[in-house]
Amino acid sequence: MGGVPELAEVEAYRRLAEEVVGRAVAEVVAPDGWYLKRGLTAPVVAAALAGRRVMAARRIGKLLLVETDGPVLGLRFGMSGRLLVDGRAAVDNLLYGPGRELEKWDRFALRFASPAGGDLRMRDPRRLGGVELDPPEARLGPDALVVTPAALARLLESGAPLKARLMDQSRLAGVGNLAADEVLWRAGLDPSRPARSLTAAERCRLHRHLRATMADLLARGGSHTGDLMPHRQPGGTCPKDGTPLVRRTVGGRTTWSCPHHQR
DNA sequence: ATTGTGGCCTGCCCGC
DNA sequence: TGCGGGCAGGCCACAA
Repeated sequence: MGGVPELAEVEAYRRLAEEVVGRAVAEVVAPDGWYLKRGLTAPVVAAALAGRRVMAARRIGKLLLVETDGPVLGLRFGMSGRLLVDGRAAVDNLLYGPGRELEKWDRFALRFASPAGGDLRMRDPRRLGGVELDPPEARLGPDALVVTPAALARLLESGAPLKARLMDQSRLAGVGNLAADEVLWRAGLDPSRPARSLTAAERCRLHRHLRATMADLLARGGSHTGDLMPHRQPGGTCPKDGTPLVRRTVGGRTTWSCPHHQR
């Protein structure tokens, strides 16, 4: 496991976080003020969570929600953030992360009271993730694992590139750059197609491949386990038909696709 | 309102 | 061997 923190990785983090359900917060460690978002400060988050008990661990897209009997703690992992519980990680290493482990990369932690003890830590070398209290969940679209055909059809009512639309977290939550390329490659759709140019049959095909791909990446253990991934590099060829892959920028992101079968 | 762009952040890799 | 530039991508502020 270990691509970038997309839906598959964050779901693994969520399962790990479930191990702290029932524990009470003894101490909040927030050494990096920059990591606290939306005006949150170390004293505020410490006061809000001290003594609170963890009730559940939920996930919407790439956002991990740690519910307490007080506020909800929202954790975002950027592209290099990982979760550690009692010193153990759900993900060994991330694709674009360092190969080392340094405690100086711990940006935020909850330490739990005895008898359970232990801690929950966010380790993020590049500091692109962040922590917030009571994150506005309504700003996220439906989770990509469970999105309905009707909801997908609605978010495709746009002239924006198909890929940009799939990656817009406010409309569909959980699809990152690697998963987007994999989904569109499997579905045989050109990432730069205007979203609303899809026919009904293509929308149906996209929906099927979207949910299946997200479930597949989750089962395989990460956003980097797609069939396209090993070929997503200079000189790479399409594993379906052998056509040289094309690299370009779509929706502001590096995009690899097959010019032959993705139409 | 919608869509596109740039910058944040840091570690790694390549070429000199 | 060291150094600098380019690159990776989730997310947000900002511009058009």
